[in-house]
Amino acid sequence: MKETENTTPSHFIRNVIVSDIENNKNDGRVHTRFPPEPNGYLHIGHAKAICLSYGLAEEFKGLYNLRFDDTNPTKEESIYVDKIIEDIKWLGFNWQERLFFASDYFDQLYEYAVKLIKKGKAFICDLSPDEMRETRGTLTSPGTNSPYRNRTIEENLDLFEKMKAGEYPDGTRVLRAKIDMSSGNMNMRDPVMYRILHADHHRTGDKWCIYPTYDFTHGQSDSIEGITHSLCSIEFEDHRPLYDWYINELEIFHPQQIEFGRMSINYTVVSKRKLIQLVESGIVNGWDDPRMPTLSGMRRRGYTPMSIRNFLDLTGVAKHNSTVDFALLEHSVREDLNKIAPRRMAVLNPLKVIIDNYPDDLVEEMDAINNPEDESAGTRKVPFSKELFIEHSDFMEDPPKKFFRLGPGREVRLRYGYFITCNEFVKDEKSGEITELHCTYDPASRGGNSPDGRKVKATLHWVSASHAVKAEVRLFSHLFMSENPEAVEDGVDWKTNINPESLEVLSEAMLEPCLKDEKPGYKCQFERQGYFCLDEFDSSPDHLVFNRTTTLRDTWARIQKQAKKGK
RNA sequence: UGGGGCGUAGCCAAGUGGCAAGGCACGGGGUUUUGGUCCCCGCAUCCGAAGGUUCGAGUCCUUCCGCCCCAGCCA
Repeated sequence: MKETENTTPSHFIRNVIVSDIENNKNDGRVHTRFPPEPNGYLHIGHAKAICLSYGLAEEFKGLYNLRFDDTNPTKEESIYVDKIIEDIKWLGFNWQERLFFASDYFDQLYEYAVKLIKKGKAFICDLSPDEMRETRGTLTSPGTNSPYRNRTIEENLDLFEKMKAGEYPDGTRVLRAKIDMSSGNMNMRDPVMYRILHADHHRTGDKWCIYPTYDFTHGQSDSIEGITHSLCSIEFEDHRPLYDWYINELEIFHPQQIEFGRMSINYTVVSKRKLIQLVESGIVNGWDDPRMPTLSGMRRRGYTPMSIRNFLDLTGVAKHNSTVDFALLEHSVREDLNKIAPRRMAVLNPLKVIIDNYPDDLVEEMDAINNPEDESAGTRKVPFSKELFIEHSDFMEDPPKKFFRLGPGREVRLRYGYFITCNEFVKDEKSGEITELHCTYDPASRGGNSPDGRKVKATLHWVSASHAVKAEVRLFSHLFMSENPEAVEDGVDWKTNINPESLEVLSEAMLEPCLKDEKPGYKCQFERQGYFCLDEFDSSPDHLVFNRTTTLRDTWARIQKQAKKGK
């Protein structure tokens, strides 16, 4: 924590706040907000915005609000409100009683609109959407004034009233601000403030049939709430002049908007539009699929709030959009989980081992350390017996030099168990697969120590066959095969980059027995393999389902990779 | 040919005229009953490019190049 503060001293937004406080702007108040639209789940990009706005408020002893910007009833649902609240709470933030909805301000916003009409700064326009587009001009040429631009204030007031009363069908009229059709900033070309939408709203029901646009809502909502620093992403930078225009014409409190660059991560997509497509096409199993970069998905996969917040600290804040390496995210979870996750032994792909010289009916309880990084985690007993399972990948019939594990005639240590030597192996003639190992153990090496000081090059994890608990284990890898899935040639669907092997299900995993009573959400390290988490939804006492959060750093895998490249 | 923004290592990112922090990744070594953790070492003569100002420029000026956003009655 301290380290990250040292290495990332500050950023331009914090600097602005510090100087505002020094200058006693807003009486030194700091009040931020996070303004999601309830039309989807929160993802890691939103988490950045949340941690920034809320984190800064906490840092400067200020306040923060949660406000849903729910101005489009055709796209928003209350289920998303619930999920968003759940996810932000999980991240560790508490906005106390300051939960708001832009829809709470619909009456006020209507009055603001009337005020602008009365000032001659807004008018009712009867142009169709197509006509409006045609008269808006292009990026390089100015637009032309609407023929309705010079209606009288009285007529505008009357028409707006009738729009509100439901006298016109959808799309027939809008209320527009009267600004400048020749502005280089497209947002200033007489933007729409209100549109007719005969749709039920998730909170206001059928009270309204006209709804304010986001641009006519957002800035004023911040103003109403007394927000001092309105942080938002960079694409809204050229909306700021519009927000300022509304605020100034309305003569209301002026929050300061500051924009920051959006963050994405390689090998995934972080755009609500694309995440929705993944969900609706069935490519993933819902918004909370552990492969999704949503907070719900990451929680289900086993990420901790701490790991996400540290990750966001490490990535920093800047004005340009960035694509952060997935490896940094993995580093952040490992860093957290290494400290807090208990160690357990689990064999993912079991290979039967029979200790020929071990007594048939003997079961020994071996002492195992729960977490070498945390002495207070204590120890536990693990049963050892004649028949065990080890990892299939821990044996090779004809091992290369750098392979330290079991092979014919080799000796290794079973963690907290004994030294064993492999004498023979059984092979399925047809498949060529190794099915069983016969070994002998050294009774003097109990617990894994060698009394004569002899060394072995490897320590393997194992579980006693008759005591093991069977489980399903889900291994996840990148959802996409390419670093930047969105970068596709024209006409090519970005979804062609999907990694068909992003989910691997192992149904025969064998776990050490103490794991059978753990609750959903339980996290631990399977020694030598990675960090795992009991699935929130699919796991039950008689059918355990573990999700792999991430692997351990794997030097052996790297050596193999290098060897392959060398060839 | 409009407006706005941004370019420091493979990825993030400090730096605010005094001689290129840090993290991740990568490579090498040590410790180790996890090929984990931990610990050491290495990794930009150079800051998108070219000119200029200055004793001195990533920081200031000029020009150029590249990338992102904007033509929803979406947010």
